[in-house]
Amino acid sequence: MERLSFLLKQTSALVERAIEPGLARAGINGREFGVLTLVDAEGPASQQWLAGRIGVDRTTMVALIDALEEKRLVRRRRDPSDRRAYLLEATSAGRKTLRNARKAVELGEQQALASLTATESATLKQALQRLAQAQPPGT
Amino acid sequence: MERLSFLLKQTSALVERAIEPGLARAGINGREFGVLTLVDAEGPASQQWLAGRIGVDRTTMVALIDALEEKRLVRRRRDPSDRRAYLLEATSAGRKTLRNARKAVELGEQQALASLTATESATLKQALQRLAQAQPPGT
DNA sequence: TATTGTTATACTCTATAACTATA
DNA sequence: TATAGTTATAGAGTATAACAATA
Repeated sequence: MERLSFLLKQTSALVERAIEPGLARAGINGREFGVLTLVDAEGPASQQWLAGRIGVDRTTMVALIDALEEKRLVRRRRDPSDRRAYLLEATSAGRKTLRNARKAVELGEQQALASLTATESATLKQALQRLAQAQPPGT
Repeated sequence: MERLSFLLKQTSALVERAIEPGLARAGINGREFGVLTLVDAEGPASQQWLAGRIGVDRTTMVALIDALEEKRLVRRRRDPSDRRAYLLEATSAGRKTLRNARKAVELGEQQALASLTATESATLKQALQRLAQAQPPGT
């Protein structure tokens, strides 16, 4: 029996490799896909809140948002109620990119899991979701 | 439904965090545990072969083996049949460390999976193993 | 000529400390 | 005084290029 920790790391890398080319065609990378998804689903939000959600420092979030803003996928608006903070939101181009990226990711994930039966694949997802729910978000 | 790629990355990090303290008590880190496991199970082996197995460059392997050798956990012997290469092998201290580390890892993994039922946990491992077997090693 | 291990070096990713503007 | 965002900088981890010893 191979170590669970190895298998998880390996599988995570496997799925990421399967997804990357599709995301690249959509014009973003995995990290940006994560941020864009979060901004679209739970925004408008501050950089610090986003940083907390994905578990990176707020200083790391700066360059990440810089890149997304330069591609016109997110917009920085000042929060009127606290002019130190931004309210980040997805642009319409950002939402369009997100739709394309999501399709690419779904396809990549399917390919990566191709050697599993439908039942195995579903059970895998269920177990991972159970574990994620048992953890506080952003960890 | 959260994205599978996110869940995998998150869970991998979760398990790694659960394991790290135990490994640290044994005197090694996750990467070293991987190399030591491989040397013990499939050695004696060359640095380049090991590098290929865990998917890093041979230049990266140098410092990794340096650290393990400095702790007297592995030994570099010249390969008599090819004096450019080493035959790396675990020392008895290395095997002892490995036994301790393995216990710590098993405990950490159990803790990380504590919120799953025994069935879920077993199915998770099975699915991950199926995926790993479908992939060439060292990827 | 090719290959193993090695070093120097550069690149990426990340966080810590210190700054600014606001609160 | 404290906080959001920013910058400079330093540390980890990694790979590429070039070298010595050996094949």
